[in-house]
Amino acid sequence: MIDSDETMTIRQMCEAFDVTPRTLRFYEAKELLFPIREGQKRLFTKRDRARLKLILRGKRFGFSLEEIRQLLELYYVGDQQQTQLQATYGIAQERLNDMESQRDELNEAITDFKTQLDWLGKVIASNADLPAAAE
Amino acid sequence: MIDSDETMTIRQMCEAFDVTPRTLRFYEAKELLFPIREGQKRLFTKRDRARLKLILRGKRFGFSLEEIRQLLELYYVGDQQQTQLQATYGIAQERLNDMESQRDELNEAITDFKTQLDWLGKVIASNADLPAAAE
DNA sequence: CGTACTCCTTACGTTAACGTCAACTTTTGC
DNA sequence: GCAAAAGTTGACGTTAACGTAAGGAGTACG
Repeated sequence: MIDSDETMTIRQMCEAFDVTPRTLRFYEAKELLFPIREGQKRLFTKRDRARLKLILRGKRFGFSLEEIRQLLELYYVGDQQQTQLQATYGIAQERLNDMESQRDELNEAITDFKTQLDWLGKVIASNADLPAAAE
Repeated sequence: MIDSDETMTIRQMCEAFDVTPRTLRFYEAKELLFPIREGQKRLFTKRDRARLKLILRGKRFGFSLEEIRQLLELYYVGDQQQTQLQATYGIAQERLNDMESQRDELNEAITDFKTQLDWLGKVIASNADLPAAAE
């Protein structure tokens, strides 16, 4: 045990985030996570946990893993070239626009949905009064 | 031509919504759309267009086609049984909760992302001043 | 020492959501 | 009246995101 503190085994990760081992290995293969190795075994760091949280969040928004991978790069900008950073910045702005328009759409959809649900509630309420032979 | 008004051919639909014919036939097979037939050919009604709009919107929120199909049923409640309506109402409320929590998460993510983007902007700005050999 | 976990890699299977291609009919322009 | 265009139905191919099963290695404990 090099540093059993701060790192987690694959099982612990699975329980903490409600995913399968296969999923974590898959994410590593796709370069979304970078667990360190102790011999054969994977040890997931705090950084991996932060990334996984973002991955799972991204998935709920309908992003693909590849898109998420690109987003994650933004969170871990190392010592890149200036031009690279510029490009990254541009991509980031596009993503932000995507997310904001998605939020706006979602709000619209929620409003619609609420209206529909209210109406449905009324239908149920009114039907409940009838002798079951209307129309 | 039974009523060339109000209805659209598959091509017109494709151009209007930027999808392929295959997609529309697929959605029909999955009972998401119900174009009428003039001989062999499909004719898409106003109802189909409304549904397709909702389908495409739903997809951007990460809903599966099957989930979307269930949602669409809510918009076209016919003469169902009272108990059916009750069940539908319950499902609808769950969906609404899903959408609202998804929106909240999205807002949080947007906030995070903006912070990150601001920081990135500063990195770029400060780097621009340096002689390219810092750290 | 054995067997019981937990982990590993390799590799084939699965589902959703279409793409693509072949073979055929129907409609349309000239 | 006939070729091109547009539409149709199979049927197989493809990609993403894992599931699942086989076989092996290291560690733990009774």
